[in-house]
Amino acid sequence: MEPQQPWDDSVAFSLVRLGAVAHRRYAELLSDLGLRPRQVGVLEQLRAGPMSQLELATTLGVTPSVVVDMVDELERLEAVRRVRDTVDRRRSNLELTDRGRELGRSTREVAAGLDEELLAGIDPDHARTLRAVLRRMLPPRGLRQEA
Amino acid sequence: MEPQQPWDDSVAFSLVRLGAVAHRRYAELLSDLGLRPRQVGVLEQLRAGPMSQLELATTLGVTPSVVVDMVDELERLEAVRRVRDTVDRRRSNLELTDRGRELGRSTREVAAGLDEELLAGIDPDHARTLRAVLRRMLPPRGLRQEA
DNA sequence: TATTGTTATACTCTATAACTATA
DNA sequence: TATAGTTATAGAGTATAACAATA
Repeated sequence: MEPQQPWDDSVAFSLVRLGAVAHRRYAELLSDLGLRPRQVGVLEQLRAGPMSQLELATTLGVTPSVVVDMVDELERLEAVRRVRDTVDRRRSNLELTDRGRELGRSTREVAAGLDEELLAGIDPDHARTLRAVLRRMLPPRGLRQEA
Repeated sequence: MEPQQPWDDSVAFSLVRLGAVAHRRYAELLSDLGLRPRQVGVLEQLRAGPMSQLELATTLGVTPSVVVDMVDELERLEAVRRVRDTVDRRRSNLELTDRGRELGRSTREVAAGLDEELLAGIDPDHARTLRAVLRRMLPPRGLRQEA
């Protein structure tokens, strides 16, 4: 009959709750830009260069129909262009527009500001450790963790 | 034109993604017990003693109708009992059953196991720092962060 | 036949509003 | 009138399945 830990001692619980807090706050801050959190992933992935919708779906770990919606919205914002592949005309190659790159920069500023909010009152040395450990724990993008 | 950070350098991003990973995995592990992640919060809160549904809603930061659903499910599992308050007959005081306490113990074992999974390959010293920092960053339960 | 993107549909989670029974 | 709990409904977010165009 060992004394049971209080539930905030669990890293898993803390991550779930903090993740939700960060997501909610991030969504709030992004809404000024007309963006949703999930669309930031698209802007980030396209920074390296054009990509088909299916490649994007795999990389982001979402289903293709979700990509359709995300890209529809980003096209409405003129942040992304669908360019029909001339060789394989089934493919849409997604390109970042200048506006898209600008929005991307803004999202990174928003994220940096949110980091400051979240880390206010945290010892800088501990914050550095946190960054490193979190990155270490993150599974590489695109490897869907299926059941 | 400062070099922009890669997006995994953001603590906010990392927390959002890791939170989602932890939530998905936790849900998976809990399904063996017939539980969903959100119900663990109920079991945890009731450990200290009975509570009305409205108090629970405030503490968990969810809307009262959500509590109704959660408690319905937990009652079906015979983990929780609704006991009509004899003084104010509008109130349902929620009590943990023996089965509920047992399920609670199981969820804490599951969480501990998940912690091991998540922290595999992390230096124990860093893991300790992580625990402390995450707890520090967590807003106290029940104080809804409204817009 | 297989693949890319799309549409239609459904399921989960959560919120709001209207309702009931008590106070 | 106000409050505790409930029900009905709606809105995100994501998934699956069927479909059209192209390979």
